[in-house]
Amino acid sequence: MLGEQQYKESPPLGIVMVNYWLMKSEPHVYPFEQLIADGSTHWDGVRNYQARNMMRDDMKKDDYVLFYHSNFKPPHIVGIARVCKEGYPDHTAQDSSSKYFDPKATPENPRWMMVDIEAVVELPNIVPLEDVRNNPSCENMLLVRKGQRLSVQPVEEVDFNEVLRMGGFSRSQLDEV
DNA sequence: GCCAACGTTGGC
DNA sequence: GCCAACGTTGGC
Repeated sequence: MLGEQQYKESPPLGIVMVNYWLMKSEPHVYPFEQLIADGSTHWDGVRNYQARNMMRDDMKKDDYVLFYHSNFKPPHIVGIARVCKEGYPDHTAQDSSSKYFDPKATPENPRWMMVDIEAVVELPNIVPLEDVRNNPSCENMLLVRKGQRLSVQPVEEVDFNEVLRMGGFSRSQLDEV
């Protein structure tokens, strides 16, 4: 099961559980700059069941998100976002004028879900996919696994911190944002 | 623009 | 429940 990074039992008292994710967006559709301008946005249009399940079940408020620009040269991680609203129905599935319309979605069974995310910080330097791929400590990231296409994917904390470091930022700086 | 690697659909 | 055909993702 993807996203298996939570404690199996209750976390120790005083520890706030935060999970880490990576979300892909095509910059010509919705760039990170736009998220900064908007402050927050709903992540509509995901039409993949694995990704939906993670948004519905696993993504929690205050989880951190690596914001990834796909279909761009070079593909890269550009900034950090944070979940600010947990899973709820993606209304675009029931909007016949939307390109994300799904005739099988109904109010009783909305079928597709989304979360809201807010911009946290733009990395001082983008982190190209190739750099992640060439970093041996990142070899377990789903992002660099062959055939992996999920637009929402879980990230281990060590990998999240390493990507921040590669981007000229640090985890301790992030905690102060 | 190509195409590998998936995921989904629908006939049987 | 199988699987061929088709559609999509996304790096290259």
